[in-house]
Amino acid sequence: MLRIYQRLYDCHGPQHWWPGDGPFEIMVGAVLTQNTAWSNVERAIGNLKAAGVLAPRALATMPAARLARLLKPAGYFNVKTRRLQNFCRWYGEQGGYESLKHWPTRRLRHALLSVNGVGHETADDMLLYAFERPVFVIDAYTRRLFSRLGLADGDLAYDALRGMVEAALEAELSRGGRGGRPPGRRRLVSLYNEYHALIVAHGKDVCRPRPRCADCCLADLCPAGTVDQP
DNA sequence: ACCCAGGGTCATA
DNA sequence: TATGACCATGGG
Repeated sequence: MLRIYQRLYDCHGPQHWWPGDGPFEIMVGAVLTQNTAWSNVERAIGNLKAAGVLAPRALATMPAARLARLLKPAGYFNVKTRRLQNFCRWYGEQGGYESLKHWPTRRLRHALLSVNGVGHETADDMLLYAFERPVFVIDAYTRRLFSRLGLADGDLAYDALRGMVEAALEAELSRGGRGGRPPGRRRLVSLYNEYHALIVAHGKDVCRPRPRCADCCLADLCPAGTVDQP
């Protein structure tokens, strides 16, 4: 797993995720980017900023019709209006970031998942990128990549796949580190952060749904027959 | 014209 | 548990 990471890093370079000004903006982005290109999300966030409503209270209480207009460029604007307001109401009820940041990761994930509109990936985006918890985010790109490399069954349940990847990376870091010592939290957070960003960059670049990985920088690691030949 | 994007929910069997 | 329909804009 670490070998794959190194290859992706050498191939695509540092990615500097997550674009967003502070934890709350990151969480808003996590909801808006559901099945949506990030460039479209940036426009919607720009609209929210320009309107001066990029804050939990303002988003939670503003008229849905107005919010929907601002979210239009992000697509699914009616669905996302409902989801974002659900989330912001919950966020305010729990006392905001200053309160939530003290919660243990398991409890925080469970609570996030209880919000209608926040699923596994969105919750884990928030946990990793906003709360800096050591959580490996699984998305469609990740499934596709590890599946094509023959490292994981592509249709494993979300938490099963996440647990597998986390366990593998922790084990490899322990073996690599002096004295077989387990990796620290900050080390894991920065690795998971950059790894997920690299997988997305790689997915956008060459590792598309239709396999045409002829000049993919991981092509030599794929089992024969899983990628198109040049 | 077609494919795809940093998913999730709900109804149905 | 496991499918399928649905949501909607914008870039290549």
